Amino acid sequence: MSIQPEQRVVMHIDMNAFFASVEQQANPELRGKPIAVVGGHGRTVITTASYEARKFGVKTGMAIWEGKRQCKDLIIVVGDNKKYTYTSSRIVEFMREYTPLVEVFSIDEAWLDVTHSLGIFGSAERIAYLIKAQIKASFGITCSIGIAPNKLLAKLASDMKKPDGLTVIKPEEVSRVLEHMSVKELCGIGSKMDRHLALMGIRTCGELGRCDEARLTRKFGILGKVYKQMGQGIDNGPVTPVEEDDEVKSVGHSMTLRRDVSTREDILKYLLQLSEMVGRRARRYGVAGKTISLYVRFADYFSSFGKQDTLSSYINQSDEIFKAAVNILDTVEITQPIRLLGVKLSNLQYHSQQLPLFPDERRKTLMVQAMDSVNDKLGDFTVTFGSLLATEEKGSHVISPAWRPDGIRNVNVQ
DNA sequence: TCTGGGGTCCTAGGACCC
DNA sequence: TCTGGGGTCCTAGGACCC
Repeated sequence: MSIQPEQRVVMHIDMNAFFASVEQQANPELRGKPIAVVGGHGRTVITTASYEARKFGVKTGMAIWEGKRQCKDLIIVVGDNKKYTYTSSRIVEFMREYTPLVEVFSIDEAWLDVTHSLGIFGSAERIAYLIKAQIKASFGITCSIGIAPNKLLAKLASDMKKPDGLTVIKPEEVSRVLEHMSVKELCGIGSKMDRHLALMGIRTCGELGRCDEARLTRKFGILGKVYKQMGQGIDNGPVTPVEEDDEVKSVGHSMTLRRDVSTREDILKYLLQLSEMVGRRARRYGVAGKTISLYVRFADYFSSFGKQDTLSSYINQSDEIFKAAVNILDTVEITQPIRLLGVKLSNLQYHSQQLPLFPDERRKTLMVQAMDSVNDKLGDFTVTFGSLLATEEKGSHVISPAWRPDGIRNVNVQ
């Protein structure tokens, strides 16, 4: 027996070419031109291309040279994370004027459950128009909005018309819309699953939804049932406001190095830097973790490994994270130059900011707090460990749409 | 100078305990 | 010397999302 959930009205809002649009607004000379927003240094990829650039085939994920090959007049803009997080936070504020049920999915996407707002604002379409107008008036940028009975379908709908789209999928239209839709359009089915399903003769959502459930569960386990439901357009997942979902599960940083490194000295320098970035963010969130992971990608790009270690106590100070990362490094043999290094802290616990009792530890905690507050005010790595002062690149400058705006992920520390 | 960086969730298998 | 089963914690790796 199953209980039918009440009919909901869910909206998905997707900012169009978000980073590129913000840059074009900030600098009128970029408007109407093909631009690509990238991270910091040479070994990076295009994060967002403007619609003018997309016409030439410039896509997210392309290397800069590839983008320029597609479009010789492509303007490369180094991204500015602060601009995007500020704009994003303001836009989320707009959304919250229409419903408290706003689930921020990434810096440029959110779901709204407007079921109980219809009485006040008239209709979901009207809310969509109001939000579009507000964003356009304040920031000069556009978004695509999908309206449907659940998150899965709302996201599908927002994807159907870009830029500046508004697509509604009514409950009675669901099966018609899904019948010939490729399974790859569903959020949760990526290229691997698409291939697996194709081998089973399943290409459209209609086919997936009609597939024998036992056949799917034999192949995909517990997920088989979920896939069948997705094919039918069923998704009972609630729109969960961030306030109720602010538990961080891991904190990590990784970076592709400017040049491949081989010497232990160079490796340690980067590990210290990454450990400091991870530690600072963990302390800012008020968490400590007892599992440390080290990730290494070699110069050939394809070979890599990850190794983790679980300690007996929770840590969040940079030097302790560094020590744990080096311990892992010492258990492996590095036989090739290294292209990318990553450090992650997981198995987290909320951590009281209480000062330790012992004078030495107490002094150290106070010093770390003082360093953190200077860096918060004056920028990352203003004060840091002596051995980091000589490194050329400090901190990651690569920005990504998956970054949550500061303040979106609220962490309340008692 | 070919291919970034932030996450989440799931699975399979091993160690260890009762 | 051999048999078992449940539970928890851990590691490694893959798929997916932006």
